[in-house]
Amino acid sequence: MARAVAGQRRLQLRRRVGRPRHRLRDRHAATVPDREPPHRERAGVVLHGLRRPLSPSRGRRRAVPAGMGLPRPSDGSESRGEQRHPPDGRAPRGVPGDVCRTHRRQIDAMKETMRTLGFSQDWNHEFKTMDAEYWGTTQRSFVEMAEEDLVYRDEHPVNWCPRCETAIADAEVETEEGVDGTLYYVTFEGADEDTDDIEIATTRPELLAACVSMAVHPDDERYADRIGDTFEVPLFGQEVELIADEEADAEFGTGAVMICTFGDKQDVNWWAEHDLDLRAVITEDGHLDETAGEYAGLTIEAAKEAIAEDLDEAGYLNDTEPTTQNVGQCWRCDTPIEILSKEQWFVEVDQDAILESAQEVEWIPEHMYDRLEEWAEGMEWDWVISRQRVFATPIPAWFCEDCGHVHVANAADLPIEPTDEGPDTECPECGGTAWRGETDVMDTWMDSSITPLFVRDWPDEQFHPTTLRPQGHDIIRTWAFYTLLRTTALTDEIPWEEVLINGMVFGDDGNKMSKSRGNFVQPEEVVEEYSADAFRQAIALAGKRGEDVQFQWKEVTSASRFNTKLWNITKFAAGHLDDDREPLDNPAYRDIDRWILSRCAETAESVAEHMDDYRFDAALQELREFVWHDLADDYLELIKGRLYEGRPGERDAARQGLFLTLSASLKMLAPFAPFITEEAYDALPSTEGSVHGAAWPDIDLHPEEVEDMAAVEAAGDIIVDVTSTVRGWKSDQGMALNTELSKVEVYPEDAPDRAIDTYDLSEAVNGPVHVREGVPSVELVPVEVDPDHSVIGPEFRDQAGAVVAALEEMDPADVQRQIDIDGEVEVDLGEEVAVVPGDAIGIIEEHRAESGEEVVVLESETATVLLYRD
RNA sequence: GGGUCCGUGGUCUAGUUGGUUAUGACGCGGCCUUUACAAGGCCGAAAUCGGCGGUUCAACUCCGCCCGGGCCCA
Repeated sequence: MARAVAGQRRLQLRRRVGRPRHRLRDRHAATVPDREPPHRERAGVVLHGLRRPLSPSRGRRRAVPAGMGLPRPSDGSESRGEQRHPPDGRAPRGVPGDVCRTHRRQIDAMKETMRTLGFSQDWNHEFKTMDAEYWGTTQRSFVEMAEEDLVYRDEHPVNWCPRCETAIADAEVETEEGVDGTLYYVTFEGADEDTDDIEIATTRPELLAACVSMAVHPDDERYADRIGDTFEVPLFGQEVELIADEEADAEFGTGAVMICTFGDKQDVNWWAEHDLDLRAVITEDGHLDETAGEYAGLTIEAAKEAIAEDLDEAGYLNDTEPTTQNVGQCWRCDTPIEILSKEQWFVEVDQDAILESAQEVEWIPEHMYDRLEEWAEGMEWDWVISRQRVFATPIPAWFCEDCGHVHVANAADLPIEPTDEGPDTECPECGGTAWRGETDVMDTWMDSSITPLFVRDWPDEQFHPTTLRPQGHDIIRTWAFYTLLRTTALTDEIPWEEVLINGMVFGDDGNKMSKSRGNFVQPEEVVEEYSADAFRQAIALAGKRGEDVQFQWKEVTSASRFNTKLWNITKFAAGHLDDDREPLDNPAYRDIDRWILSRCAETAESVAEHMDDYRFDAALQELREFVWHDLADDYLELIKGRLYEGRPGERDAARQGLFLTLSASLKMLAPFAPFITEEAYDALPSTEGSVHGAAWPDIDLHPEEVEDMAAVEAAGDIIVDVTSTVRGWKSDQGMALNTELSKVEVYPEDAPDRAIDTYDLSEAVNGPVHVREGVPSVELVPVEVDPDHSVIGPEFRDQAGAVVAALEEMDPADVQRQIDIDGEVEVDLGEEVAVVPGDAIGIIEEHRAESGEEVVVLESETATVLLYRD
């Protein structure tokens, strides 16, 4: 029932709050975070739920720009917009209505989730990569880079997904490890009588038709005198030459491999280095072409089988054995990729420039830079950016129908749809006026990689780096890498000052979330059962920066309990405050008021530091600790006496302390629990506006109070400690908490420099409290020797262990006596006697009531407490 | 194979510069209706800090090796 009520509250709240905005202290007022177009749903959003609203934002003008990209199908299914464009002829460009609607629906759903989770977004600055304004900017970036020859068109081997039927970049190829395959041992006959046969091993017999050479390692003695021999490719008949190359692996198979155009990147390297022929055999849709003769038209899989069978029949296949291999796959549909030589658009990759920029950026955590570096240094090919798809940013270029000259659009004409409009100019090569618009579109990372530029209104405004890029470590090689590349190339600036890398969200069982494991959790599910606030806290608490976070239901549970506690505290406070309460200039604070205000100020400082360092887990941990223990358990209990029965002046001071600390707590908790804090803040009398618009708490104490704050804090600590000790004792005794005591005597271990205020303490323990100095009139018994290792260690070095052991064995009373009399202790080590200075030894003492006396002696952390009954 | 991060009660986790009774949460056991809160309070059980070796008077903490796991790359 309570939960249902909370649910209703949430609903009302959402309507009323509208757009929550959180602002950290003023110094963050000028931060403009970069913002991604979120494509991925589910788990990704979970983390976004954490970091986005917590990202300090610039306040009114432009908070976190709400970017929206094209949702990508992750399950391999195709909507019409994801289809390949017709290979020839005009593409049906312009987004078809139903595709548009589908995407809009997906985006709306995503936005709804973001709102449900309380993302702090500036919806006034929402952008969609498919809006003309955005893709116009993407085209602009293309044109500018083309002018610098950083974008060019060329024929080059590229990764090709035969299912998507498009080129894809290296970054879009994922390696599937340990895939089962078959290794075929195939005989190649010598091209003439004098040449002996040679045996190669391959996992891809279907590429025999594309075989252009064979390679062995130069040091491989088996083939030492055979380099340069020519062989005939079985079934297909072309003659190929055996070459020597260091890269050939003598350990693999027979040590001899066939080189095809192209089986893998190694083939490409050999092909280029040894100036080999190009025999393409795989079609764009994953079949064999005419080069394969009778096998033309077969799929790769079917061809593999048919060719292996025919090899066997013709006596070329000597053996097969099972093997495991690593296979490059399309990251969208997991289809094994092929390498085809195609004319495409490329972006030049300048590793040095990118790494130079990357080093200027602050990486949080630092080691995430290493991943980028490793990726950048391993890059062999330029970035292929053209995609043979329908639905993405059009490449603004045309081909001259007469001479084939490529013409890139002028910046002034953007955004432009080249299949709808011509360039309105003559071909500079041949004077022709017939143009064919480019039907290829750009890699979606071409638009994602200019988010900081778009957010900064580039190119209309001069570019200044954005302050922060939050992103996952899974897309360092794409989003971070490409953004660095593009911003560096276009503006010669770094894209952002800091890049905060967050981990992935794992399921409750510690594994990656997946449907098959059944550990999948949708944010909506958690919100439904608990609340968005609980969800956000669970996520915030789960992960250190940069590390993967494990979603845990138990954290949701405890967060939910905390929220309840917070609500109860607010309810209590609201009952004691009213709207026309005037803030007092100089309230009659008691020690405990000053104590909680001081604790609150400390907490605000420390939490702000954690937030600045993006340590949301530590920030929330500390806040909870403060609210639950200091504020609720200690302070609230101690001021109840004044609130219920205090004289007006006394009561008002307590009210003010309560109001200040609770409202400060709500402000600080607002990023973690935006809904309940807003509601609570609203329910708290004499607050104004939204908690999300409130400044970071600044606890202001009077100068004269600050002066002896250390003593006040010490006094407060004693008051709190004694209260909980006495109450704990009552609980142990099975007594009611309000059981009256006739007298309580407190003997502080370290007496503060000022008198301890016993007013609230008396109320809280239900008995008159007297703070005494010196030793209580009860027996003080030394019970334990406590040697100080940090003093004895350096002093006695290798004998320290023996000294400590001996000390602990000694009679505490005897040790005490020696310290009192001599200021040092003689310790018998058997062979010799060590003399230990008294200040290196602590004596733990306990007070014991003298027999017959009606007194209870309690030892607390800070004091000895004597309780008298009757 | 290379790189990187990690390994603390049943589970998840805190632990700055070596000296702590090794933190908290969830769960578990017991007790308690005290006027914000039983979605609470109090108490308790439960950890040879992955293993081995080294440095040191002293190691969860530093070093080396090993084992196990995650991620990235080849």
